[in-house]
Amino acid sequence: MSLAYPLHSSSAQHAVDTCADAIERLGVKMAFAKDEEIYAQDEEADLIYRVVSGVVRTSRLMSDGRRQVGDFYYPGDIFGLEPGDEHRYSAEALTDCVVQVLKQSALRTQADEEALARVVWEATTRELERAHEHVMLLGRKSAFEKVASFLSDITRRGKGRSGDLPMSRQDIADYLGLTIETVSRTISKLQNQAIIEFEGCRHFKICNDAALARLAE
Amino acid sequence: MSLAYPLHSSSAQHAVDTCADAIERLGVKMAFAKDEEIYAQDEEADLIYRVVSGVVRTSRLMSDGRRQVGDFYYPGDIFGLEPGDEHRYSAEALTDCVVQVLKQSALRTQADEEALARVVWEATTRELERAHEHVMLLGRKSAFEKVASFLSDITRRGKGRSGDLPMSRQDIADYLGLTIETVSRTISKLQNQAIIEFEGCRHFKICNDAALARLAE
DNA sequence: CGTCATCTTGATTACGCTCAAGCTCCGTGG
DNA sequence: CCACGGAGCTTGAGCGTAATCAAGATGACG
Repeated sequence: MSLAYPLHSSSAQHAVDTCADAIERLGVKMAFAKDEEIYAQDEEADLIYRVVSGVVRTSRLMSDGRRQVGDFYYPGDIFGLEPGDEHRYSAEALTDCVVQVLKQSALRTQADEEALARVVWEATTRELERAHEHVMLLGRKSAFEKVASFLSDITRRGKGRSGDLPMSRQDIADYLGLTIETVSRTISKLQNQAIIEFEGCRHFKICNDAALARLAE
Repeated sequence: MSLAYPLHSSSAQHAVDTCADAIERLGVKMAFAKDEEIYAQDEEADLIYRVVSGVVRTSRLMSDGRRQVGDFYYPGDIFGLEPGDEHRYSAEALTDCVVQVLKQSALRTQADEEALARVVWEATTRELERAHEHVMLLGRKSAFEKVASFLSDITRRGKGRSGDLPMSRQDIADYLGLTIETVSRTISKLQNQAIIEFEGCRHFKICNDAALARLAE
């Protein structure tokens, strides 16, 4: 059962990104409930998405059920850009969220196309940059360093709500190439060392910024 | 001591890619000796490169010396495209090789710029696709699966010279997020199971294609 | 033919996984 | 308002895969 539905474009909405762009002007707003699928692995990929509010997760399943989380997307982030014409990762709403969707073929004017092209290029570029970081993290970092990098990174991304973890331990584990137990234990160790402090399992603050940065490299 | 030197553009050269493009027409050919650096990590990134002959490796070092290999590039492949204005990975000649180099700012005509833009877009797209595969491999595959995936992939890429490994065990290890010993042991196991067969440590053939594909998923 | 780098193999260690049990937090309903 | 229940998180014990340390084997090159 899908809760997704289009919202009227003129609905009151605080600006989440600094400058208006093609997606802002032309995209259709859709709401998704927590855990709802936004698009599926192997689904045709001709739409472009931007997070308006909430958080989105992309992930990929192997045939035996092993899962790799690709990335997490925060308000203002573009996602759904994928090379081929089929999605290699699926996207799900991590929290209730509103996403603005734009069909590339729906563009009318030359100016719109150019504006979109620029946005798409920047987003792709950013995606590649993050994928490269992810490769480094997965290939050559220890569990300790992975978790430290993750917490450090997530603090930077979730501006305003810094210190909030909208994702479960399982999501974190599948992003870092670890198990939930290892993630949990590692977080506990980081607390014992007074580098971070959790209040409940979904919110933390950084106590020793330098130490965390050193671990994250 | 650098052995790199520009070659005359009209030098006899067998076509390695099917269609002429902006880099083909406008790029400057450079030769690099085995193990020579093509560009460094943190170097300014405004050039575009294409392999003409030989094989190129990109890699990234952590401050303590751990290395992650980004990818291997074969004749026809474009590399050196990186999001920011600084390279996050360095590039080295894995074998003696010839590379065609193009400075983006050197373009004269509108047509050239458009042609290059298309080439750059396709290359970036491909890069992202491969990075996503790499993330999956590093995050969720066992050593056995990693090595099988690698051999399977390298067979597909090195057309013509299928079965040749131009890279060392250390390069493979750093690409797969393993150690040389594990790579070596895993290759031995694959041989014991009659899935592959090596003649010398740099050349192999696949005996059981289906089994290899199954492991690689 | 000798030397050195690279690769393979072996023995041991350790990091992270698995399996298993409690605990915490929250929503739900009495 | 508190008791119950269940999902998600934490912690523990033991295990397994891959890393580390250490010899040898192979192969390339002078």
